[in-house]
Amino acid sequence: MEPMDVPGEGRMERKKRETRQKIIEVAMDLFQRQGFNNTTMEQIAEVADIARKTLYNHFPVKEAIVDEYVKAISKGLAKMTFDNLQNLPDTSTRLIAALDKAYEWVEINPEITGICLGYRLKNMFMGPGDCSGETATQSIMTEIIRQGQQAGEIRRDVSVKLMVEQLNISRGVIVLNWLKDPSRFELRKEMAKIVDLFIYGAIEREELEP
Amino acid sequence: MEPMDVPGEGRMERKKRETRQKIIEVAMDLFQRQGFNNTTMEQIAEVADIARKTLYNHFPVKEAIVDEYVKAISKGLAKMTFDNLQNLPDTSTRLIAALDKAYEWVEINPEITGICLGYRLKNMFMGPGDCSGETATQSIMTEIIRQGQQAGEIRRDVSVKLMVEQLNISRGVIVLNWLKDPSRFELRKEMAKIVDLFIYGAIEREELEP
DNA sequence: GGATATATTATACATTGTATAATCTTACAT
DNA sequence: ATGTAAGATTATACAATGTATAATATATCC
Repeated sequence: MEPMDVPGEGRMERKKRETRQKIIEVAMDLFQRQGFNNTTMEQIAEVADIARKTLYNHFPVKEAIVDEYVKAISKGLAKMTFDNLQNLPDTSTRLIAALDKAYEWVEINPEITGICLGYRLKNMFMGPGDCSGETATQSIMTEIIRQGQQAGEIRRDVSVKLMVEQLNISRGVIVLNWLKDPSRFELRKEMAKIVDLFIYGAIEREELEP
Repeated sequence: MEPMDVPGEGRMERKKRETRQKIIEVAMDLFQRQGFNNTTMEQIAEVADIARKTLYNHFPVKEAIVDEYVKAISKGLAKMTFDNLQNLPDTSTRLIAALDKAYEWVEINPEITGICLGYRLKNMFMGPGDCSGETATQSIMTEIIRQGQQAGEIRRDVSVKLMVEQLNISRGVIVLNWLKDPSRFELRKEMAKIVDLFIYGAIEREELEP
């Protein structure tokens, strides 16, 4: 999260990026200490020592701060995860492994996760058509599915994009259900169920080898 | 939508229900004429001739009005739909038929649909744990899946509740994607794809009869 | 009729998010 | 270097949301 140097960057762009970073630092600290709902944009602006309007220039709503923070975290995790996946035998296993990694973090940061997921879902619908903002986890899933297709394991008559979108929303719902009542079920087990349902479908399969 | 009589109901309960109905009528009319975003709670209260606070007592947020309206519509449609399903041969066909019926209405009322879906999704997550508010379409889907299980067509190792939840969210996403750019694809075709993906999964099936 | 519960109301308030125009800083070309 | 254009920050004002509190009206029940 440090404001490290970026080569082709003027003073202006750098300063803007620095205040952006500062906002995120300050805000996340306040969120952790007093909770998300008890922290106002006013307060964030004050602690970050900028005008409220400047804060709104960077982040149109409070949730957007959390979103950007989580994106960075997620990006870091993804890099670590991806290499380990190649050893695994099939698509199902790879998907579960990829998601498990992400959920270690989720389990530790439930509130942030909830805020972030809610915001992303809302944006997926109401937001503008910028589907550009792909999550790191999403691009990993895309890669896994594509590999599965090439290996002849995953069907080709449905686009990768659609499948990833569906799987992504499915896992979102599961996480949010878990957040509402963590004691009710184990996140990983539920996740494995979802992946299985996604891959094999709802149809009853006849056992080929009894 | 008329305030028809309900047998065991006192004057007080009736009056409350009547103002509730009036709010919905007035609000929906305003929404249709000037758009959802251009209509304020203030204005709704004024036209309905009640205090703003009373309005908030009935509906905590503007979206809730739309939600209740749509619930009523949906209930009406569901009743008409259900009987026709029994003639259809399998789960897949039944699901597609049930959803197609609902989407006739969706295609005519895109704005309302968008508001309503966004609200429901937000509530599914952030809202309180009252999963009681089951949609009419959801209960139809529940019934279809259950029948499928009994016929040995649908797997039994995953709960009906989970499957309906997943399918429901899937169709929600599809509709919202369609709303963002109706010209991009046909809603029904996309819906059939989703149902197929839900039933048969993402796995590549070997053709048994070539 | 009077006590009690509930719906409605008036009022005030903190917060959100937007709009406008002024001010300051950087970038760039002459 | 200097003036100008672009863009970032700011002060200020505003409409609207959603909540809290206490007062008032209305219905219900004994």
